[in-house]
Amino acid sequence: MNLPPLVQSFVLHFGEMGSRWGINRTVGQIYALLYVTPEPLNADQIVESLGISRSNVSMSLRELQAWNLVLLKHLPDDRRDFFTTPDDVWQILRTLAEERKKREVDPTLSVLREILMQQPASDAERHAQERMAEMHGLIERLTTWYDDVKKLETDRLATLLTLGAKVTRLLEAKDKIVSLGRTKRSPDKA
Amino acid sequence: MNLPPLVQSFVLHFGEMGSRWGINRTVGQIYALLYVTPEPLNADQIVESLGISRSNVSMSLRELQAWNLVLLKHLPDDRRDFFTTPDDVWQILRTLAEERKKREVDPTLSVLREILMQQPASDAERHAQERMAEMHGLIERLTTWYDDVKKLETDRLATLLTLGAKVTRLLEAKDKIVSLGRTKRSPDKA
DNA sequence: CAGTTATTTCAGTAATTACTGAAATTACGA
DNA sequence: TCGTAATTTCAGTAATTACTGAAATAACTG
Repeated sequence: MNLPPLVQSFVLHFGEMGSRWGINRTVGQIYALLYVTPEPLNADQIVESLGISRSNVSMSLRELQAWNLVLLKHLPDDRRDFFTTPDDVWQILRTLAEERKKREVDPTLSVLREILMQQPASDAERHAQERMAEMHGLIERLTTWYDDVKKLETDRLATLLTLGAKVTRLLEAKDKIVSLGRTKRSPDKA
Repeated sequence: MNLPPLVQSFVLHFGEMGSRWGINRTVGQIYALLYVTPEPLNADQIVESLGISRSNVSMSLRELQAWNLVLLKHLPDDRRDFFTTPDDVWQILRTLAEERKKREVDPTLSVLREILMQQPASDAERHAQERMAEMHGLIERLTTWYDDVKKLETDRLATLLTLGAKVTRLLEAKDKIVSLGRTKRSPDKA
């Protein structure tokens, strides 16, 4: 690996994080490299920078494309493929969320639904279904929320985050006041 | 594996999902089994149900305990360990979020901060630092929001989710009205 | 304390996943 | 059309991760 030290630390860290998810080390490293590099890179430049085989780069780029995490660019009079990541980190976050949902949440929801359709044949199955219904309910609530939020553009989403916290605090304050009237002992300050 | 068919589907699915994360198949299966079973189970019951070795169960349970995803129970006059999951799915979600943050987000934040402290030695490094600063900013915003939200109790959190969506819609409506006054061509309905 | 049961550890092996180099395919350009 | 550069595929191998059985340890009981 042949990179400016500061970039190298970042790339190595992403490699580690990658293997902590399903993503493998190389994929993580390539992504990190593309993320911090100003211009798009071609496959051979990646080979060079990370010291891995050409075929590995090819497969890893394909993986990143499957995740929609990478942009394919073409320079004039050059038929090689060049790759970058989107500039907007919020957009990256959205893509990541969307892809993870597609791969992890949606299949789970559909398995749950399928099981919940079936007739329980014992107490054990009846109880299991109840538990799965709870899980299903939770996931549905979360995805409904997510579907609402995901359409927001970058600056709007940022606003919502700050706002979300404020709403929370407001709810707490309201609740405190209400409980003052309800409880026997009045609570201490703060 | 010797389980009611309906439970088995669930357990197998969680096994698959497990290996899609860092979590391995067995850990996922054990968790799923504990989740849908009404009473706590001991290690031998898990061995029996999933058809895996005693030692594998021991190691996997240790892993689940490290994730705080499992509760250790003791029955009177029985010195074996029994395991369950918490009843409240929202609590489970919170634990999961907390642990993933601890393992994935916090280390990344600290790597980023460390790199951002350093003096860039080239244009490449300078640009890389800018990109890392963007990522750092995003993560900080998200964790601030998360820190606010995570303290909420179950019902409060549920409320916030529904509310969050409403706030979003409100923002959109406001924006539409404002833009009506600003733009040259008035936008179509809906 | 010796005996019994429960649990953990760990070296060895099995299974899976990652990576490579060589060959095949694709996409041009002359 | 042939030749060349870019990319992909894939069989084989390396590296990693998961799992087992046997042995060790821990925790109790009489």
